[in-house]
Amino acid sequence: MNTSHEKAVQAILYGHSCAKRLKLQLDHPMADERSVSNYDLAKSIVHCFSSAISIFSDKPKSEDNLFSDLSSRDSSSSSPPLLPQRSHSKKRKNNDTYSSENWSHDSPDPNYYDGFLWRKYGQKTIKESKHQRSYYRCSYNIDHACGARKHEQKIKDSPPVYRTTYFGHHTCNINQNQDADFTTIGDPVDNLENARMIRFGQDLNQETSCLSVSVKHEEGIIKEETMGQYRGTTGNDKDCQNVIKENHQSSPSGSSTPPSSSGSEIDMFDSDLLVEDLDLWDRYDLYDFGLR
DNA sequence: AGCATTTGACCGCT
DNA sequence: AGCGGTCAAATGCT
Repeated sequence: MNTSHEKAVQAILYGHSCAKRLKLQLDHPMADERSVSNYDLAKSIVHCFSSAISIFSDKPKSEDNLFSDLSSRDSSSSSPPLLPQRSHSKKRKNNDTYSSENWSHDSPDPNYYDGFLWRKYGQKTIKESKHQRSYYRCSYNIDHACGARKHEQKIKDSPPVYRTTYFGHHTCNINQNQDADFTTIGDPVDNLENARMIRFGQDLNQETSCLSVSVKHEEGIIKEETMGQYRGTTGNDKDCQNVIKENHQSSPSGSSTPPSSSGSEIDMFDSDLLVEDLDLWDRYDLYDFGLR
C-alpha cells in the first residue's frame, strides 16, 4: 500500500525532476526545440509541491474524507424554525453547497491569491483548535449575487499551513486572472472536467479537485510572473500576452502528456521517476503536467 | 467619506 | 446546551 508519505515523496521527487529539467533548459535554451516549455515545467513544479503540501497537511480524518465534516451538514434536516424569524435572518444557510460543492486547499501563505476577491465577514474561535477561523464571501456577493464563500484556518504552525475551504459556486463570472490567452481559473468545480491533474488513489475524487484547484490557482501566479518578465520589453499586458502566446505556439508542448523522450537530457528527465518508478506511478490514475 | 475588517450577538443545527 | 455560521454595528484604514 502506498502511504500518503510515499505519495508526497513521489510528488516532490517529480517536482525535483522537473526543476532539473527547467535548469537545463535555462542553461541551454535551444537545446531541444521539441522540449516542453519553461512555463509548463514551472507549472509542473508548482503542481508537485502543491500536491505534496496537500498530502502532508491532511490529517488522517481528512484522508478518509476531506469533506466529511461538511457533507454531514446537508439538506436532510430541514425542520421549520420554532422561533419567529428576524427581519434580517442570521439563519445558517442549509443548502446543497455544504454537501458536495466544497473543497479544500492548503497553502503556506495565508494571503494566498486564488484569483478571486473576497470580503471577510466573520471570525470565530473553533473548539479544540488554537487558531481562529476566518470567514470570507465573494466581494461580488451583492453586486452579482455571488454565493461563493470560503473559510480559512491555520492548521499547522511549523511550517505554517493554512487550509482554505471553499463553498458554493462563483456566479459573478469575474475572475481577476482572466484573459484570453491563459486558462482561466474560473470556478474550479465547474471546470473540473477541463482540469489536468495528478490523482492519488482511486477513491479520492474530492482530493483530486483540491489538487487541481491548487494548480489552476497557481497557474495564475505563474502567469502573472511570466507576464512580469515580458512587461519590461513590451510595455503592456496585451503585448505581453501576444509574446507569450507566440512562445507557447513555438513550443510543441501543446500536448497534455509528459514530454516524450528523445534526446539524452529528456531521457534523463523522463527516466528520473516515470520509468524507474513506474510501478509507483501506476498507482496514480494518471499523471499529467502538461498544458491544456 | 467610503470601504474593509473586527467583534459581539444572534440563530440554526446537532 | 454547545458549537459553528452569519449578521451588522463599531472600528480602523486609506
